[in-house]
Order: sequence, then structure tokens, then C-alpha cells
Amino acid sequence: MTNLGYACINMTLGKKRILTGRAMRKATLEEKGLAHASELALQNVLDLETILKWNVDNGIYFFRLGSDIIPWGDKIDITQLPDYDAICASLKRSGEFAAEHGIRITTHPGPFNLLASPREEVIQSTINHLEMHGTIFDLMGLSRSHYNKINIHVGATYGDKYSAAETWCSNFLRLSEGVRSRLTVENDDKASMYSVRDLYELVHSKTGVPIVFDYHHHTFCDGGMSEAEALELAISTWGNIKPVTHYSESKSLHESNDKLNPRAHSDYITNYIDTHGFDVDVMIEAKAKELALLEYRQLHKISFEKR
DNA sequence: ATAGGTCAAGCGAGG
DNA sequence: CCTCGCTTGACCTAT
Repeated sequence: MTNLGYACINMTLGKKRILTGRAMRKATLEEKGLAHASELALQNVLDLETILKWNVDNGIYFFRLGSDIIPWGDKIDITQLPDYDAICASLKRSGEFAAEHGIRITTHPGPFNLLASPREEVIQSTINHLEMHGTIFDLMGLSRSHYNKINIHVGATYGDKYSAAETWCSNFLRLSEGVRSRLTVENDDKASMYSVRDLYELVHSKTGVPIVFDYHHHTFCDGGMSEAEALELAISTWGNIKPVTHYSESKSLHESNDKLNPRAHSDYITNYIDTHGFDVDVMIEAKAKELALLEYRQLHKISFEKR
């Protein structure tokens, strides 16, 4: 049975200032120090508990956690945060709650995470950022498997798609077990970059890293495959873990404005998500977040269990 | 209180 | 050369 999920932000709770994305600028961090980062992080993790409960109350069992939950968590020593113990305790409660109710939690670090970069400082900050996510998932007690994926793109070719992919694979080996066991790659949304086929041949076959199939991106970079073919190939990389796909619609599909970038996501989604008969979980990437998920479920009369 | 500018991170596409 | 888009708005300052 397909679980539908949404990403990072709950609009309904956000209106009440319940969110996991309290962030701070570098200047503020330098001015106010770890104490303020700690306050924000604690509030973020406490609100995560509220959001997960809201999700269960609304029959949603799939959620993406954002990267700001511990502001600057990749640049600071989080064990030094004044509220470190309380933060850990809260994360642990969230993880236990997720286990109890069968909530799948994943994350998708940003487009700045580039393991193929020719610049060592970019690779190092990517590693630091991914390790932060691995640590947070460990603190939550989430599985070290692709069930709780940490998903990124290869994201750049530096003029040579093949050598960049090789660089990516060799830097993959520099990651800890807690990250390697969870890392997945997603097909890119530019023709010059990595299709599902590219990822299969250049990344998965070398490292075993599973492929997240993104429907929308596939329309920009199909590698000569149909949607069904690419989806099936991506699914074949997941072993015994239920695969994840990403679904979004172009803003230009919903608004008649020629100036819109076709890559921009719409607020809501309306088309039926065709999983081509496969049992997968679908992460809905729409600007209206959980509201888009609820609307979609109503529109297509999709039933969901309460657990 | 709100609007508008700015931001921690890298790259490629399009104008 | 500048802006947008991406995982995502939230923060900050001036009105």
C-alpha cells in the first residue's frame, strides 16, 4: 500500500508557529552563539513531535525532515549545545513515535551537497552535512537502511558526466556507515545531467546506492526511457526496501503564464500518480505541502488506514 | 505589524 | 552577466 508523504513544512501548524525550520544567519550565529542555536534546535525538535502527531491524526505516515532542524548543525559540535540532552531526548521520542505508528521519515539535503565536486572544500562540507543527518537519524533510532533514506543528487557534471560520477562514487566511500547505509540518489531535471539510466550505470552498479525516481525530473532528462521503464529500473535498485518516488507538477501546468520556469513546482497536484502497479511510497513535492496531499487524496478518493 | 530585501550552501540553464 | 530553480522559507531591517 502506497504511503503519501509531504516535505518538511506543515502549513496548518506553521500558521501557529509550529515548525522544524527555525534557522539563523551566519551573522546571528556569530553574534548570539551556540546558546541561541540550541534554543532554536530544541524548539524545532519539540515541534517535530507535534507535527508527527498531527500526521497520524490525519492518516499521513510519510514525512520528510528538513535540514534546518538543528541550525548550523553541520558546522558546530552539537554535543556542546546547552540543550543537547533535551534535544536528544525529544528526537528519541519522535523516533519511537514513528516506529510505533509506522511513520517513514526521510530527508533530502539541498543541492549544495555535491560529492562529485572537484573542490575538496565542497566535498568536505557535503560530508559534514550528510553526517549531521546521519547523526540526527541515529539519535532518533531510525533504521540504518534506505527505509529512512538520506537522498541527494549527483547534481553536476563539471563538463564530464562520466568522470564526475566516478568522483561521486569514490567520495561515497568517505562517508560513515550511518550515511552510506541510508544514502540514495535522485534523477536530475536537466538534460545534460543524470537520468535514471545514467544513475543505474554510473552510480548504482558501482556502489549499490538505490535510485529515487522523480516523475517531474524525468520529463526533462529521460535517458531515452519511458516513465514506466525508468520507474521500473529505479525500483529494481531497492532490494527488499520499499522504494520511494517523488511526485510534483509543473507550476506552468496550473497557471497560464509563459514566463514561468517549467521546473518550478505547483502549489497543488491534480493528475493521478501512476505507480505502474508497483508498491512504492510517494513523496509529494508541492508548495501547499500537506494541504496538497489532503486535496489529492480527496480528489482521487484515495482511502487510507488509521494506525 | 508588515513589506521587502537578504541569506548558509553550488551548479547549470535561460535571457 | 544576472536571475532563477532546486530540499525550503525564515530571518532581519526599515518602514
